[in-house]
Amino acid sequence: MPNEKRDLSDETVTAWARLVRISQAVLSKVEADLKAADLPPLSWYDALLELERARPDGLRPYQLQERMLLAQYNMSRLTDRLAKAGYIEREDCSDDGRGQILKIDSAGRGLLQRMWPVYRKAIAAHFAEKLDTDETAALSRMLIKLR
Amino acid sequence: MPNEKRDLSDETVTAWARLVRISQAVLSKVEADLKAADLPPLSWYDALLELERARPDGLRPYQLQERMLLAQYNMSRLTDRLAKAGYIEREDCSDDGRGQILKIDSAGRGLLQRMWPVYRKAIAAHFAEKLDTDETAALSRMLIKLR
DNA sequence: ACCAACAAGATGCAGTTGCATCAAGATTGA
DNA sequence: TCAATCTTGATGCAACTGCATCTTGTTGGT
Repeated sequence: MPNEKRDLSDETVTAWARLVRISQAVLSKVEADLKAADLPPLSWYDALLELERARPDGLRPYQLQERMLLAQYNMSRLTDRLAKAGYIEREDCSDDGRGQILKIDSAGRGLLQRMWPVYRKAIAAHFAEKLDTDETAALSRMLIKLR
Repeated sequence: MPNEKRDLSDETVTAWARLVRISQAVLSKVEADLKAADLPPLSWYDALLELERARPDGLRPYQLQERMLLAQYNMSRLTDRLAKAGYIEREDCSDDGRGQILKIDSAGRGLLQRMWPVYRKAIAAHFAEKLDTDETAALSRMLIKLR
């Protein structure tokens, strides 16, 4: 059916398809490794890592949501789960009555530490081992252009 | 926290993070364009395209699910929706009593034709325009190594 | 000071996904 | 041939996501 090409070369369409399929496949493998180790999903790690980096000030939910490219309602729910699980604290925001400030707590830092070894091995196995240094740099460069 | 590096360089971790974030961001933009045109999600297109390519024999659900890297239960549900929407036909499989054969019908082909112009423009805008020919080829090459 | 517009965050509801499991049919091996 | 095992596909249930909308609070113009 894609033969009203107009302006996309076959190579371009193939590259697009590969980007979508392969990145999704690699990501699922990594998620599966986390799950196999009885650990929460990557989004928990990402959120906690951002909060760890933002120490000791913490982050507003909307800041976290920008960094993670999540929809607002998804961030609202993710912070719910993280707070319910005891990995973050939510403090009232003094300069904005609507807002809150999210801070990682010590349980959250513990989770990061438990997740990282598994995550690291998964990245190594499903990503890093398949590319040498130059290739990694090249991939990185191409991806940046897409941003 | 990632400072028990062990064997992953910063560049590797950065490249990994970019792969996950950027491919997801680009994909969402494309999905959003489809939705804005009142069209179904990409997975419908992918499934119908595979069935179009498999004409006139059609495909077994498990074959489609391998090509699309979907979980079995997700394929079962996707075919449900596609059939309910009238885009595919499910025939009994003569050589396997459990099985069925999925075939795209003319409404399905019509949907492919309506989706492709929107999809093509979205790929162009969010992907193709950001890379030249060499860069596209380079990205494609790196992705293949990840498979 | 006031009101309109806007931003932050939460939530009800419907649709989707993940997980576990099931039923029915194929395959195998003794 | 016939039971044990495996494969194909469906489904109940819980969790998650998307969408629309709401509440509460801030901001900017007059």
